[in-house]
Amino acid sequence: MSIRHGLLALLEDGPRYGYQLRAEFESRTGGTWPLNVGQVYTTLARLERDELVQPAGADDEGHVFYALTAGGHTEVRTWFTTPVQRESRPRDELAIKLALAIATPGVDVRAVVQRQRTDTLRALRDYTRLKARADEPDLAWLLVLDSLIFQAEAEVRWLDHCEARLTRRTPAPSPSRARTGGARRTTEEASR
Amino acid sequence: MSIRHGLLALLEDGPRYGYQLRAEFESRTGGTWPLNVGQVYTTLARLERDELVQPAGADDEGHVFYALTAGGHTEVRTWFTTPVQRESRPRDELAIKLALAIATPGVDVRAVVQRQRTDTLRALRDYTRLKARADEPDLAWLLVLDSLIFQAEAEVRWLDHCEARLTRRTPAPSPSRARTGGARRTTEEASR
DNA sequence: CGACACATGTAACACGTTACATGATTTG
DNA sequence: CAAATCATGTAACGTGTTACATGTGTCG
Repeated sequence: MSIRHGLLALLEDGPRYGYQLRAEFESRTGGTWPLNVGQVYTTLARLERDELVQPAGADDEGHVFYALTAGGHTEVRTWFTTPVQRESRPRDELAIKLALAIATPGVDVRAVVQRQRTDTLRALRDYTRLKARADEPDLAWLLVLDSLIFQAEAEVRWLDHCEARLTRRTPAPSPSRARTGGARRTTEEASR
Repeated sequence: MSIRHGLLALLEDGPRYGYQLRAEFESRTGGTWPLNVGQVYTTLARLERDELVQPAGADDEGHVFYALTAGGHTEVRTWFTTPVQRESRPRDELAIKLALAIATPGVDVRAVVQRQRTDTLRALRDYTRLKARADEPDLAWLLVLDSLIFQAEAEVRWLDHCEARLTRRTPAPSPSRARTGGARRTTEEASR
């Protein structure tokens, strides 16, 4: 329901028209999650169906404005007031993947972990670069970027953690191991 | 595509029937992501439509088995071989929420952050407890749980980071502040 | 017998997402 | 003029998810 609520939040600032909503959504999230224009209209239609927004006439140039209804306001309030529940979040594909990989015969779990690690590390570098060469440091965009960074970091740490656990389970895979990414961030905490 | 791929992965171990697939999916992920049985059949039908699985007869008790096709095998291989791309992941609702909250008038961003922080911290405690009182420490389930923990920790850190940034922007909100959760994990890293 | 788990399946809907059609307006 | 951008919209599809119907077997 990210987009749905996102549009509602934008409308909290006053009536907007479709194209405008896309532009604002993208600019406020730093273009991190591009939004197909068509989707704005689809979502707007659904919001109208649910009586959270309503058409608010057009301006001189024929732009079709939408405004929040009373229910829409309430919805936005509730969204901002209620924490994002962990149960409402989508299933974590990576976690599922690894959990299943472990018990699936013929799958080299360690390899899966390492490939993912390399890739996540690459993403991390990209984010860092992006952050470095960011002029006009918009606060919102910066925080979104940091969110991505924090998440990627956590993922790398978890992958290292997984590898440690897997190593403890299976003796040792091969003598020398080529490390692709940067230095190990955390020396894995001891057993349980 | 988590469930889709999940079922395929389970079938990599050999033919299964619907009910069995649900049971295994849930047990292998420690019941973290409950799966409606109906969805197994829906997904199975779609997989058959895409020629990734095919009916493989029934056993003595009439259980309808499904098996991977050649294409199904390939798909599983590819899934395990290819890292989960960050672009393919769903939009992060929390990040969007905060990014939009910042520019939305009449929204107390700090309050949003703190409510979320409290809630995430609570989830973190729950996970930790769950981990503590876990007998039969299944590796996969343990890693899934750790994934949730790492993510929640990262989220708390990020929220603290956000609060610091927000504080630096706006002077100071009120004299005394009641801290609900545990002690501050990270003293926020310095400026940029 | 009644409740409950096992087992299969379908219908319906939600949201997200894309591709396409169609104009108006701006700009090189 | 042609291309690009602005702007609105629709049709179609995909996955995830639930609610429901239906039947069998088991156990107290």
